[in-house]
Amino acid sequence: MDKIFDSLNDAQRQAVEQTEGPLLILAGAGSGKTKTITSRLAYLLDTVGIPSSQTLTLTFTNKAAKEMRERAMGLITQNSFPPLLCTFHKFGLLFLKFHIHLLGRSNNFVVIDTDDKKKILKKINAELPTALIASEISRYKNSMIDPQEAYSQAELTNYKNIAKIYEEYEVYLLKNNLVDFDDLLCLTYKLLDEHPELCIQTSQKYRYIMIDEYQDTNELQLRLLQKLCTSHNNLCVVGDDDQSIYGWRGAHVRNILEFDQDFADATVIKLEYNYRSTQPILTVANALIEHNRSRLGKTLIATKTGGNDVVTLTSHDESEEAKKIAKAIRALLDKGVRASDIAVLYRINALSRSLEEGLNRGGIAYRLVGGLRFYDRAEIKDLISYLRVITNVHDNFSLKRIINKPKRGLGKASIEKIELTAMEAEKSMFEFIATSSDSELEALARKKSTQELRKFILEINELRTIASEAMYQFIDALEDRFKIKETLHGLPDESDKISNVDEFYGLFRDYVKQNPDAGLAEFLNDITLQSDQDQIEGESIYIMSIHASKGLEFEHLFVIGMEEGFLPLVGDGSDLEEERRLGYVAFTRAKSNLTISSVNSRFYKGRRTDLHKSRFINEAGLCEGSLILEKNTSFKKGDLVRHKIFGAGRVEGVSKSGREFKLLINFGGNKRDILASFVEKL
DNA sequence: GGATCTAAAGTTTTT
DNA sequence: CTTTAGATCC
Repeated sequence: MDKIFDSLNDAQRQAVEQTEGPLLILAGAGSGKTKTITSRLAYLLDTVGIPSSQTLTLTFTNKAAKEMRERAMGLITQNSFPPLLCTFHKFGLLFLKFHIHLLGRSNNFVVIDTDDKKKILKKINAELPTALIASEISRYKNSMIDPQEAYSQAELTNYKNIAKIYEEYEVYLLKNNLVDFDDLLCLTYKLLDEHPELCIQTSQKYRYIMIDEYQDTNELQLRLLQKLCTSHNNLCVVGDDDQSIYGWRGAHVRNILEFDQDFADATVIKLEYNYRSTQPILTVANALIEHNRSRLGKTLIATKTGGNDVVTLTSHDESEEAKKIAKAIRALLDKGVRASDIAVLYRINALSRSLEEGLNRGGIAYRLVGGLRFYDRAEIKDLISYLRVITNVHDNFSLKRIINKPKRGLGKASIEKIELTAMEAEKSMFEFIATSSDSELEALARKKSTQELRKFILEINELRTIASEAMYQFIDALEDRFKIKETLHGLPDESDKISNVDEFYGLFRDYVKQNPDAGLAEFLNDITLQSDQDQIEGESIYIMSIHASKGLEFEHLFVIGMEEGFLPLVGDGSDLEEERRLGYVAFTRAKSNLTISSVNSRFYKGRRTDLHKSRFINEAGLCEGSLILEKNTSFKKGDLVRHKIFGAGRVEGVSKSGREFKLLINFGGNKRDILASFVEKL
């Protein structure tokens, strides 16, 4: 018990002890949110004595789940069964594994990712852009609207068409027993909604529920939570309305703003003591976010003392900006600052290019966080498709991806013919190939290809046997049969691709070691829900989008592109308050030094545009005349300077006066304090 | 069936 | 300026 309470402040302690009823913990940036939520879980299990199986803690990312699990397990002293602490989607997956049969479906479904989804949609329709349809379907699913409903409420023909595609898409998923990310949640909701007895049973099972990053939940997640709270009201949500930056993806800030309307008699506890940043940084962040109207309202208070002023940096253009940032980073590194304590953030990924050039020129190693995710890389998706076909030969979708890799002389036309004929025979493509005669196949593809296909069928069957009998041999057998690495020869970035494949093999072997009883199917579903967590700690600085930086913190932080049009970014769907929250998230990543940079002109989308400073700079109280970075380094003891009236002198001391530097200058025996901006360096 | 050209578009992205 | 998807050509 002492272990749990020792390092908590009053508000955190109150949040931990309030175990009954709806509770909203408004956790400001850097206010010890994870500590509070993990302590609360430990308190529930250890002190209150709730069986761990009766708690449920949900997060958005695997990374957050992992971190929480580790920290909670460190606090829990009772030797209890580990509590269920996972992502929303993983919970959905587990739930569906147990209950999807109630929807008349088998539980050996396969979870498809966004890429697979787009491919299916493209197959269904050739006209409309798949990205648009994918997001519309996602919106429908997250609003619990089925295809029929979507059709009847659509007014424009375009939307009627989308509803029709949505319907066909659902049929396709059902037919192939596929489940997309949204289904993991909406089918779970459907089950709870249509089966009241299951709903009550589930709610009674999870008597204590905690949700992380509540400001990022959407309508469906709220409704799901309401179902889970059918037989009790012990829902504790943790979040920060000021850090809601996923509205464009369907997150409803209103969920957190109106928590007390959704869950009656809710307690609200604010965590406003910030353990991350210095007061100057928090003052700037507080000043900025106060310009938002839709917020519950809180003010971060630093627990650290002292701290440097926030620095603003103005450059002529993006290359000068990058050069200055590189120079400042070089100075930090030379002072002995660890590279991994430094990060540069931007609103849009396109801004990384000029920055990268500057860093390269300055010889500064950087790590770009985000970008193409590991499991989204083509060569990895090919491998996954192999595994999927081996797990389930009826998976036409994955089969088509690999049927000609390595080349078996099959083109689009042959593949389509085989698919069509198989469909007519009411067989999966694999089944059809395996059971058809040579002459049947030769009518659809070349003779040589037919031979290759026979071999393919044989090899897949062999691998399936190996997978079920000796998982540890599986990867070598796979590479041996299909020569995946050889097929990558001659492709652009060949060595990168091969090392990705090797990494995947390593990952697989690790998984088998860690989960000796798991089969291929378990492995596949687990990795589909995994994001790319580049957690390799290297001697390089980090650069990333503001979105990607959420939850992270850096001793020395630079935010570039602080111009109107970039931050705030303007567009059709843009929401100024969300842009402001992005600025707030960016600023509050900084622990001790924050530098904000803007340019007068930027080259973007093939044209140079003149730009104005972001309004956020003013709103944050960083008006003109604030500290300019160069002054930091350019005046030191012993420098010769010239003053308009007093003439030349020598600097004998440097001190700070408000946002400016004050210099003690000796003008030929006459010593005076002069603001740095009134003299020039000689 | 695969390479090469052309046109259009261009935020942010957990699972 | 890129990148990417589609069309067109061998």
